[in-house]
Amino acid sequence: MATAASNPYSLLGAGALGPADGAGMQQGGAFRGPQKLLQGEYLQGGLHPGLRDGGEHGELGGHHCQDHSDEETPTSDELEQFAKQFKQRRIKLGFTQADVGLALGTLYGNVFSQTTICRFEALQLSFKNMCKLKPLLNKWLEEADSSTGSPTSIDKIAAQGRKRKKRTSIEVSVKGVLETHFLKCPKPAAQEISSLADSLQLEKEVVRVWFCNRRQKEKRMTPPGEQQQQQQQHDVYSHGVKTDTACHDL
DNA sequence: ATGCATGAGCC
DNA sequence: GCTCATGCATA
Repeated sequence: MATAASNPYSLLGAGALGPADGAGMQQGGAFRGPQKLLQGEYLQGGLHPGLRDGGEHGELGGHHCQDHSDEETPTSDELEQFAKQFKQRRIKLGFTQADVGLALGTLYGNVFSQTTICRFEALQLSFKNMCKLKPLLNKWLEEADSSTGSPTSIDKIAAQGRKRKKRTSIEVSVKGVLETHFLKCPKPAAQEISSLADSLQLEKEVVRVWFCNRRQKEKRMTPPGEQQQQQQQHDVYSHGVKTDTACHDL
């Protein structure tokens, strides 16, 4: 599928939003078909939300409370449903992803970038992250469609002056090599990263970050491998007990 | 829409 | 140094 055709929008750095431009044009094309997602699980730090849990639970602190007033841990399906709806409503109302992110800031104090909104809609965040953002976006949605024509004030956030490293573009061939290594060993040791970086003519830091991002990608609700129809096996790699996959190859 | 990057916590 | 949430910059 075409990942992205040609995006004619020229964004500014700090996410400056135009008056009403490109309301619905930024989702021009790239779209993943309706796929069934069957979230595996991940235990990070010991907590993990019950995915397909229609029941009531969700306390992960130590207290026990039976009354669930309003919030419950949504299931993967619910999140998928919501994300879909959200996107439709948003477009219908004529807002860009950037608009929403900014609105969240003016409404609740949490500003988000176009990127985050986009990833939410595409389910490209971790399950936990999705759960956290859902309430906020839900509130915005209510606000947005209830207020028929409120002249929402648009704020301009001050740009930050941070020296950010220029994004290094890794060649496709090199990416292929990295990908291969990742499949063999998703978590290479520091030394291994060094030698790998050396042979690929890349900075060690770049390689290290690449692996970090690659791992993170693996944990999203919508994994890279676009099909996951009826896979029942959980856990992609190191999991449960100390199944340390020692990968030494030097 | 997505790739590479930053930074806060945790160990 | 890793994970995790998040975003600038770019394709």
